[in-house]
Amino acid sequence: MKKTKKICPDMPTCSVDYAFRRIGGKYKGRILWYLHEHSILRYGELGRTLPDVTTKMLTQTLRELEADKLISRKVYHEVPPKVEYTLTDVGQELIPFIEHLRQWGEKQIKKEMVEEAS
Amino acid sequence: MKKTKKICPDMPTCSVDYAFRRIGGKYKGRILWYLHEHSILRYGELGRTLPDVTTKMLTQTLRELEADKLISRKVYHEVPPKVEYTLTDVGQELIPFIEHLRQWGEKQIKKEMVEEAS
DNA sequence: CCGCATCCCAGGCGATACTG
DNA sequence: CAGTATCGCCTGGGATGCGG
Repeated sequence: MKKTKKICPDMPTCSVDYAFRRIGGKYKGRILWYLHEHSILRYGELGRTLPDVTTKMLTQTLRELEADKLISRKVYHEVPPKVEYTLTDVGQELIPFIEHLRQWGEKQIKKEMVEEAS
Repeated sequence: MKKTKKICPDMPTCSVDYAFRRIGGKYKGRILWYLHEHSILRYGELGRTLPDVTTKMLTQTLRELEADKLISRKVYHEVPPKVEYTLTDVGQELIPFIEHLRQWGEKQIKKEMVEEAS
């Protein structure tokens, strides 16, 4: 199976692989989706929207999305501090995909509930 | 942040979360995509198509996709054995979105190459 | 309010060997 | 050919506490 192991594991093997690395993980999809729904969200608002996230994971995930230029981060140097997150144009391009995925998920959830009531 | 911890971690928090759990992981997206491109693929063909997968991960991932009813598995009881994998109807529904994602990925890769030639 | 630092754990993932 | 079985790493992710 493993033929020559001349593989650089940091290089995506194809464009599907590339894309999934950018939106994979536990929170990235939801963050992009919530940012689309609300246009602008502050750090704390995002944290409250994701009921299971810790500050570490929230910060880490936001930094990764920012490095991949899917979201942008605007800092207000005031007291108390304030940081706003928005989708970039590139991030916007992913929304149709996530929207359809969300609809698919809703359909499957409903289908499962019917089956459980067997 | 963590308010009451009355969270069942196995319950998806929303439909986006639900969907990402089913297509997340390192190989699921690519497997679905390759199955769409080739209609039918045998176990060994899938392994050769994913240059970095081990038999353990391939089998495990295929079983998860089968349990979620995104792919179906057909066993031929012959010698040598033969197993064919295909997309189910539900799995087919995900293809437009993976296709969209793949195109987006291709565009980004090209964009990055231009930037590197700065 | 928005984080960063630290410690820690589970499980996703990998390598290798073996089987019907 | 199409998997199982073991073992073990390693990193994604969680809990807690501090800092500007």
